[in-house]
Amino acid sequence: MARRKPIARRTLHDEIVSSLRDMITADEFPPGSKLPEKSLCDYFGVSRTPLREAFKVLAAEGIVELLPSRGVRVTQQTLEDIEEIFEVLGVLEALSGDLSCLRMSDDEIARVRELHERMVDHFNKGERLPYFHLNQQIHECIMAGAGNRHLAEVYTRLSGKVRRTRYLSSLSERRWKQAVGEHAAMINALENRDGERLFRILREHLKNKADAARATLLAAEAEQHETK
Amino acid sequence: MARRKPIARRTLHDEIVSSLRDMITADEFPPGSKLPEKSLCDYFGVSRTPLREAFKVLAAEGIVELLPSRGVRVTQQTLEDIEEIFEVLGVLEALSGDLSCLRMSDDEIARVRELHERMVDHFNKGERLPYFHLNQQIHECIMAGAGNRHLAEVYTRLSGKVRRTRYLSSLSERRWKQAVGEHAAMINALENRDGERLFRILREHLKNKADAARATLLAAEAEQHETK
DNA sequence: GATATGAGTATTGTATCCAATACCGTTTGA
DNA sequence: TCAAACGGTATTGGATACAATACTCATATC
Repeated sequence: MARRKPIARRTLHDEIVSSLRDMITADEFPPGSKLPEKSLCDYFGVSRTPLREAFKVLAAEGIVELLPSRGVRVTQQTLEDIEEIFEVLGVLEALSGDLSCLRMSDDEIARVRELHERMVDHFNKGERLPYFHLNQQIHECIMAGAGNRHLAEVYTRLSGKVRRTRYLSSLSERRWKQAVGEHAAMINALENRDGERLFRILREHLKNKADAARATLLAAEAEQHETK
Repeated sequence: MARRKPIARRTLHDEIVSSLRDMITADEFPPGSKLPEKSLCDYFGVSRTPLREAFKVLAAEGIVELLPSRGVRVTQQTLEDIEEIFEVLGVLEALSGDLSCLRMSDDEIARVRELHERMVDHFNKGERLPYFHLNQQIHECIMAGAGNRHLAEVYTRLSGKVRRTRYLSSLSERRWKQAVGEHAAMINALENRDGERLFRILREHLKNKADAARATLLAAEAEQHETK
């Protein structure tokens, strides 16, 4: 009898890693805050061992930092970090587009087109949140269509670090309109399987996203200073 | 008094992570082999706790995989993995070139030129190992010159996964000559600060490296079949 | 003879324990 | 009044102990 390969059972620290990751991106632990071992042990109902192993994993992912003998805290992304990460995300998404032009089936491309149409619909109605989610979905589709797991993994890890910023940053009307235009061009290039063009469009697209994110962050910082 | 920021003391599991990483890339534990907890505890003279934490970190980096209740083994890269990784490395190096054209000082560029000259020298004399190392150094210089820590980190992690393959694969005379030509073009683009061109050259360069690696791997596989 | 079964052993996952370090409030001396 | 020193407490790093799971090899059954 053929044996199933993925025995993949989950261990405690695995569960904890996922939970903590979610809690951190959900802002339950804001950047810079400490993660107290004891209370988290109580919260999860486990001993310190698996929890500490989870910390090591999250630290390796760059989500938290370990201060020897002084605990664990959520990493604080500086403006420079955000800019750097977006630079890298740019080429990663660009690559995903390039590869998708080679590897996606016509059906898959049609599906992306469909998502796009729905997204434009939301844009016309001025519905920001549904727009945002469809936008995400489109990029995920293209990333998946590239058929490169290592690319997808690296992308997920990096984009996780700026997810919070992305949620916070809302577009200006002008930028929003521009973004929709870029998306139209993307779909076009994809349907023509023009990888080189899609590559350029996506890189540019991400550069613009980075600008938007930077603007939001600067505004938020300014506000903070004012409050103080 | 101003306090120093980087308190960065090293913990046991940190040391172990570095050691294990080196041991694995040095092929002391070939891909697919198991990492026995007990003997490694004896070897390092530590208890299981820090060793297991180190395992979790290495697993997060993708260097080993954890089989629940069945131990830890060095991840086996398939041919597909290698190809995927090289695809990603291609755009990462390309980006580093692009950014270096913007951000490197003239002095730094001159230093790269110098390394290049020495490398060509070794090529002319047919000295493969020194050539190999200078080659590495040049790419590292450009990666550093990009001034993007997140890029550098992602790159290091991914390239670590194919380091072994790179070591194993030795170039054909023809490919070697071609590589030197590509390197000359790279230096040229860098000195002219033509980021766009350097981007394309580096991506192409990595594509060719991937081809070379693939050829070696296929040859090695064929040989293995023969022996069997 | 080959496959299945099960006891014994080894190895792993988690919990607990001890030691070392950092944190905090108080006291004491200038 | 302020700052440095001190002692107690909390928290962390590492070692050990216990429990659960998987592996091994011998025996039994067909």
